Amino acid sequence: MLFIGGTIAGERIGMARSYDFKGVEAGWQRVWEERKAFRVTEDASQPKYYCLVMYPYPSGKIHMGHVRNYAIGDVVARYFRMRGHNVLHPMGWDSFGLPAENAAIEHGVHPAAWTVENITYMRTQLKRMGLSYDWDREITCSDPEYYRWNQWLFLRMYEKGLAYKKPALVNWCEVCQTVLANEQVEGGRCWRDDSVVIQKELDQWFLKITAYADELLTGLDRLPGWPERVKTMQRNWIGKSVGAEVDFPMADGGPPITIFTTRQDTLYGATFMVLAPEHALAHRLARGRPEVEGFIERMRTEDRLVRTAAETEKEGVFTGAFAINPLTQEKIPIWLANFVLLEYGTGAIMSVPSHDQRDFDFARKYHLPIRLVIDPEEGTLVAADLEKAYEGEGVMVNSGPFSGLPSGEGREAITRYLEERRIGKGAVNYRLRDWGVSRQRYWGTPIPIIYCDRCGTVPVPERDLPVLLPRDVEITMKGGSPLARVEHFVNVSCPACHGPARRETDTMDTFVDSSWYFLRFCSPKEENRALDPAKVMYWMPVDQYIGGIEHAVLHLLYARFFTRVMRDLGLVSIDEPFVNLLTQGMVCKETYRCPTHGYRLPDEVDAKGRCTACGQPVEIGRIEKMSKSKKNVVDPDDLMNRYGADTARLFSLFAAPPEKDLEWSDQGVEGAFRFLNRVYRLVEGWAEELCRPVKPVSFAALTVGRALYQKAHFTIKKVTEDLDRDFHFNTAIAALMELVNSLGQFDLGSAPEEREEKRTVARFAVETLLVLLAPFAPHLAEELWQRLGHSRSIAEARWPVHSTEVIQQEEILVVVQVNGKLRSRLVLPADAEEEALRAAALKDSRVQAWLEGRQVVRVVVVPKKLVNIVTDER
RNA sequence: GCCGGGAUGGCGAAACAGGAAGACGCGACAGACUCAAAAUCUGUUGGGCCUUCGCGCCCGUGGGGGUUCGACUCCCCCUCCCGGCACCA
Repeated sequence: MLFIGGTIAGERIGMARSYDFKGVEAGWQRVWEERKAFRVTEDASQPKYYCLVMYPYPSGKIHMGHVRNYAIGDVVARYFRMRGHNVLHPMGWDSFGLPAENAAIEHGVHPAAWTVENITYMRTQLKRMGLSYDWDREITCSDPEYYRWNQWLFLRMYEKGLAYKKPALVNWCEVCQTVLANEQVEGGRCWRDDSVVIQKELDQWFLKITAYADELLTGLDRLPGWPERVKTMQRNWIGKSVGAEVDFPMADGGPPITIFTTRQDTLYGATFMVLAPEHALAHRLARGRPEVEGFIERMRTEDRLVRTAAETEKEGVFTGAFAINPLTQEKIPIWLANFVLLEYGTGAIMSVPSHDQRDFDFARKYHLPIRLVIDPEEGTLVAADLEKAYEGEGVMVNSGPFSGLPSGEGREAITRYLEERRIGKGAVNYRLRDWGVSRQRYWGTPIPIIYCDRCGTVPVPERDLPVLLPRDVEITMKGGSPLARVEHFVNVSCPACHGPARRETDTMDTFVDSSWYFLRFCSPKEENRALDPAKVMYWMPVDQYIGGIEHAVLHLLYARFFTRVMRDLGLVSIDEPFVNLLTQGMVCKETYRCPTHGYRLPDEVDAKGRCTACGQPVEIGRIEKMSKSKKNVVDPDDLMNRYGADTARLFSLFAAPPEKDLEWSDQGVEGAFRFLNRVYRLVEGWAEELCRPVKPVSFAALTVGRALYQKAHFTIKKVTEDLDRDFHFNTAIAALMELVNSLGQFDLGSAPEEREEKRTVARFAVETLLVLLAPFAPHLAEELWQRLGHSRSIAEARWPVHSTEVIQQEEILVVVQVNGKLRSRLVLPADAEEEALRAAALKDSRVQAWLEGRQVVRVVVVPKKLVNIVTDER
């Protein structure tokens, strides 16, 4: 039966006449839920497939990015299930985090209550999308049954020295009132609220990700299933530099200064040294020198962001002290400068102005000597004429016994030389810093540590886990961690001496939760352990992980780190958690902007493109990522109310390949909706006829409907290949549309002698269509499958396999070119020999005309494809 | 600056291993149905040319060169766009 507008007749809003998608979708969702259709357990007899989508933060409602993400994941899961895999497809909630606390401050709701409410609503939204999750595995990070294992893992890491506390300059976000990890600062701004991050000295907990720096880097080479750009971003982030550490003796005989360099080959050109103003030695050298002390003090108070920006002018001060270049034995001055950073390398550098632009700029400014020690491969340079440093490779010159060596070999030779004399050694440096995980916030995992005046830092004993978050807490955005004000939480007795002690009141970064949730999904109900190793062994690694690119160096790096830590703790036996990664593009939409009223909603712009508030023409802005602030969001609830989940899914899969940005188009949604309605009308219209008896008939014996039968087989091939090859959902759906177009052209016929045969072909084609459509639009496929008389779910149907014989064409279109230009087409038997193709092409009258007055020089024949006739004088 | 990814009709996009550029969808135009509209169905739709309207000719995948019988596809150079990193020694 057909409904108007999908709901009640009369409520039409310029919408297509439609099938009752609401009834269909709700009905099948109920059936799937009742049957627990997508529950899985380990089964060694089936190949396993772990399909994971990044679980959401329960912010209140799902957005279109979620719709796209979860639609992609669901197609993958349903496809592999139909291909005979035992598919783990779980869902959970990344439910610790700041927005819950902000809600508490703004609306007076407890973060726990706010979170639970959001989860409840978002769960119904996800269920409305018809996603095939095993809901029995649902996990919630803010649940003590989950976060107790964060604490347990933290303690294991503490035991191994992988979790430690140190005072450090940390990134502080004034808006969030908490510390941020380096990965959470983007261009000096908070990843969450875009406010400027300042530096603060605080005593903080760190996780030693640097211990795995090299492994995290080299592991990337063994991830062919990851996008290149994500691997590049991680490589950049880890920032490995291979070089050497060199000791420069002090001219006054004091302890030497160690520097790090990647250009040992330029050592003979080091004409001065520079220390970071915070360097321990800098303080000593500054003593009694007011201008140096002043410089240090000024650097200390200056904004670090400004100081470390590339555009900031280099400035420095001479300390009055000298060191000795260990190769030339020359006395060289020691300076302090703003551009040398304590955190990188040893906090001290040798300066080679001739071959390092920064040193060059500095030398020019302060009139320090410039000595050339590398000549380019071609030509020579003159130090006095240099206008900028020569940073390239070349041949060593003015370098004593090393002169004449190519710079690459020179680096090795110098390193060997330094090591032999014990004044230096080969060294590697990383840009990656340890992960600061302390957060001065309430809604997170309490760090399970107790401070005792007598015993010092004492880990909470395992039997006392979980350290529960107290419910009775006053949440404000000022005055440090809210937990610090909860006395019954803070004041405890020391587990070691039972004397009075205090709890750690910082909580863990919420990225800790997501660093291992994919492992917990394997045994989500395990009560006595973080994981059940046998189950983890069965399911891990994740075969396909799907999520946004924004986690390229956050979550995806932390998860790789945690997996390795857990491997070294003997909990898992894999190195890499995610074999294949698909980073979906953003969902974007055009924006409207009024000169007076700023961003406008589509409803706030009239048909003539003017602002409804002031009548000025709005500027149609660029296509941008959907966001509330730009007023260009589409609410998934509205979308599903108007068109249903199948249309929402189909559109987000059809409009663009998954890894590219998706540009929102209301007409595109209409198109997807029209297509599904067409399918519905077609199958519904034929259902009665197709349910009548069919007679099995071989393709060879088929007298009618051969083209449709072939088209169905072609479609199987195309859709299967598109899904197997990088999940090209858009072209797979296009192939389904072509099949529907063919079905639409097909006449079931009236002559009784052909009717049965035509019915057989039509039934095959329709069933093929429904089965192939099932991963994309599962509700409609189920509904129509049932109308054709099936009692089992289409989700249990086997994915079809095309027949190469059927696809084999008897006749083939061969293109004929003359000098590479298309001149004729020939229909020839598919098995025509090369010689026959050549002869037929040369004989063709249209080709003949083009050959007039020319000599055939060559004939290129590509069997089953084309003939290209090459002539003289073209 | 370094690294990664891009650029194809009016629009979103196809073209998998070098072999008919533009599948499929949107939009537009025309027709059928209708009193009419909507919906639906059918056709046309890269640009240009024409006393020949054709199975026609020329041009066409950011620009310039090259390899090849043949290039969206491979190579070199350049422009622009998106993303990451960046005083990291």
